[in-house]
Amino acid sequence: MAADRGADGRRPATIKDVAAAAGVGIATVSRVFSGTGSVSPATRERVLAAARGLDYRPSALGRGLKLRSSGGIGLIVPDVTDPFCADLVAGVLACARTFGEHVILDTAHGDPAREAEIVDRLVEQRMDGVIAVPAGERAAWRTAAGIGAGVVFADRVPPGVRDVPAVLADDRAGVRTLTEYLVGLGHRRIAFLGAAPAGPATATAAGAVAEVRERAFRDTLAALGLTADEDLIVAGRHERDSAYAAAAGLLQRRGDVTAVLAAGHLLGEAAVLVARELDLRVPADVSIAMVDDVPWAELCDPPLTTVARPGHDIGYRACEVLLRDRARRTRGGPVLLPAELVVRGSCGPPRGGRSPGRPA
Amino acid sequence: MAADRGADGRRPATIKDVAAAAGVGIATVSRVFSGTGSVSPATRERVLAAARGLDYRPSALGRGLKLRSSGGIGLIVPDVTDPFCADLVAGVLACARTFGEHVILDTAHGDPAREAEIVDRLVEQRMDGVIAVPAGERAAWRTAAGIGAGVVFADRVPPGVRDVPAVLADDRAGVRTLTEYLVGLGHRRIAFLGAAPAGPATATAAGAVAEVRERAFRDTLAALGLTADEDLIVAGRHERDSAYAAAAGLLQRRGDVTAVLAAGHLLGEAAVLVARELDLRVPADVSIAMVDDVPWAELCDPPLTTVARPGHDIGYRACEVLLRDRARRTRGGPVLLPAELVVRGSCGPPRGGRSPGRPA
DNA sequence: AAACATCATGGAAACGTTTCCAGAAAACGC
DNA sequence: GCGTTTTCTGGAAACGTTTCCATGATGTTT
Repeated sequence: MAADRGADGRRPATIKDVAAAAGVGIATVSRVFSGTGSVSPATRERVLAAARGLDYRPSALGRGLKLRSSGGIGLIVPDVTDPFCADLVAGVLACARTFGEHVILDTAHGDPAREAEIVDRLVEQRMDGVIAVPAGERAAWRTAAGIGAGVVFADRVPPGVRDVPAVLADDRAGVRTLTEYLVGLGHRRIAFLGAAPAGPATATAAGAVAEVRERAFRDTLAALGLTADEDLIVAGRHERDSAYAAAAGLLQRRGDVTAVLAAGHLLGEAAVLVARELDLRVPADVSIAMVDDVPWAELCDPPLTTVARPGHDIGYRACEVLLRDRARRTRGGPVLLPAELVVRGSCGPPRGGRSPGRPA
Repeated sequence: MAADRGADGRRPATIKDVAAAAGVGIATVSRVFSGTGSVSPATRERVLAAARGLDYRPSALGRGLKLRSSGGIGLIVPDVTDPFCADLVAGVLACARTFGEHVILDTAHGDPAREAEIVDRLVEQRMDGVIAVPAGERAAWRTAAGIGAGVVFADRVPPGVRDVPAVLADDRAGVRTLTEYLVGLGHRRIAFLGAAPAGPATATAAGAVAEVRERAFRDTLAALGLTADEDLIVAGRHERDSAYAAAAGLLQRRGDVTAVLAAGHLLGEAAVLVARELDLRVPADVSIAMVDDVPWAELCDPPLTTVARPGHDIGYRACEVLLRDRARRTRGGPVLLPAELVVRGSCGPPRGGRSPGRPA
């Protein structure tokens, strides 16, 4: 039959070709490859040999159609280029591999519309599940979650969504730790360089994260009996130019701040750059600490004190939750992973006496 | 028919359900969704309405089976966590999106066996094509390239493979530029911190890249009438510990080097760290330049002079070559993308007179 | 040796599409 | 108005699997 199949033939060999070549039924070939049912060793060997000869690869499409699932998971992140996201992706990949599932990756760049498109596509692909670092609002995910496959959020959750499992870093604790650390060093005029929501919609997942961090900062100060100076709490969009502008504005306006807590690596980067620009020595003139332990934190001079959010673990766990704990998925609240303080050289005791407005 | 289909019904609606609901044949529904053939506006509207009511999403598996392709591409990189790879991935994603194809991503971590496994999986998935930053040797890709879908290499090529299209950075020119730049500043004792192949097999793609860079260094010196000091050409594996050891060995042994050319960002990182450790001022005591313009290069103090390899563009072009130029794919040699010199503050004129062996 | 469980096997019916083919209806030129 | 094209439509046959079911061949128990 079909002489144009297999090996270097035009079209790839199918299970039928293998069956014919081995002189068995297609059901038997299927059993050999899917491992189910029982086949005599002799037959199995014959089938395997035939398959080898024809260079047969079972088609995931055929199988997927029958099984009604593609055996893969979808992963949506804002941006692969961000070191935290990259870590997270690596974590998902590592876990997916242990389950033998493949991963379709796409980036939404914080755009809810784009995110919705991607979800649509994933649904069409009949993925076994979706892991997302969500951009969009609640509504978009309502519908998506309804569709067959499961959804797990990683790193953040659209505000108002409660019935979808999630794996998050303990941001609140992270910022608290950092704040306590700075206060412990003696700082009193600590600036908080936060992230403003990108668009007009304040109901984004990213916005919620920013809010949590800012609130954690305020709460921690309050708990320590200090009152936050509103003028020292500024927000730049999580974007290079905007972050830089915010940091520059802050440090020029208030020469008396002794420490800056940056709520994200782009903001931290801005702080470092601005400090260098203004000839402020770190940590002699200002201490700088930031959320996100990106690689450059260690290469900075001085190396930056940070709070490390476990991107890899978040990705890994999210994938586990999706694939392993399908059953008990909805139980309990989100999984919280600890954020760890990494002390390096960028923070020291405050040097009293920088007069307000000293740098021009 | 099938009351348990569609909307919030158990199983997702199929084309048949839509056809029934709209009172048309399934062929008509198919035509409406695939855009082929012609349907009267009235019928189209009726079908669309029915589909909306049932929340119908065409199954990519069914279509894929029929069309014998999944409409997606596979992407294999060594490690998403590497900034260059991340850029490359972003480039592929950006291009794939314009073609409406999705991307299955996996990481081989430089392990040819793992790479082969991934390729197998991608073949099973009947991907439209594969883009790879290859780890493995020629043999593994021989077979893979034979299988239906096309393969395009990005960033590097397994030695000995000539008949597979590729998109590469012009490494030779990059290293030449950097070398000429250093020589132009007056340096004569320039160390080359290169990458040694990871395993015993020297026939890996990564090994070939390392070789090209080292040769480019030598050739450039020769072209400028200088002779390379073999003692100053060292190699660390592209891995943190090994790179650090190599850099430390070099700078301790030869206090007379005035410039270090690092052939990759991990090697550059090592150079920076070692220089700091040995209290060498950059660029006053040593100039440092490196291949790969990673984000931290700008945040270093002083910011590092680098050669930027266009990761994003490489990914984008590779994807274009795969999807657009299917026809004329094999024509001509690999596509070479220019690498650009980014001058920052880490290189200056040599300071004559550092006595050999000065730092302990 | 009869009755029975077990194993190995093949046929055939899904699974959800696309597409060829042919027929019906509508538009057209005279 | 009648052939003739053109547009629209539905039936049915793939596409490559898995799996239910039936069947014949073993092996096991009395």
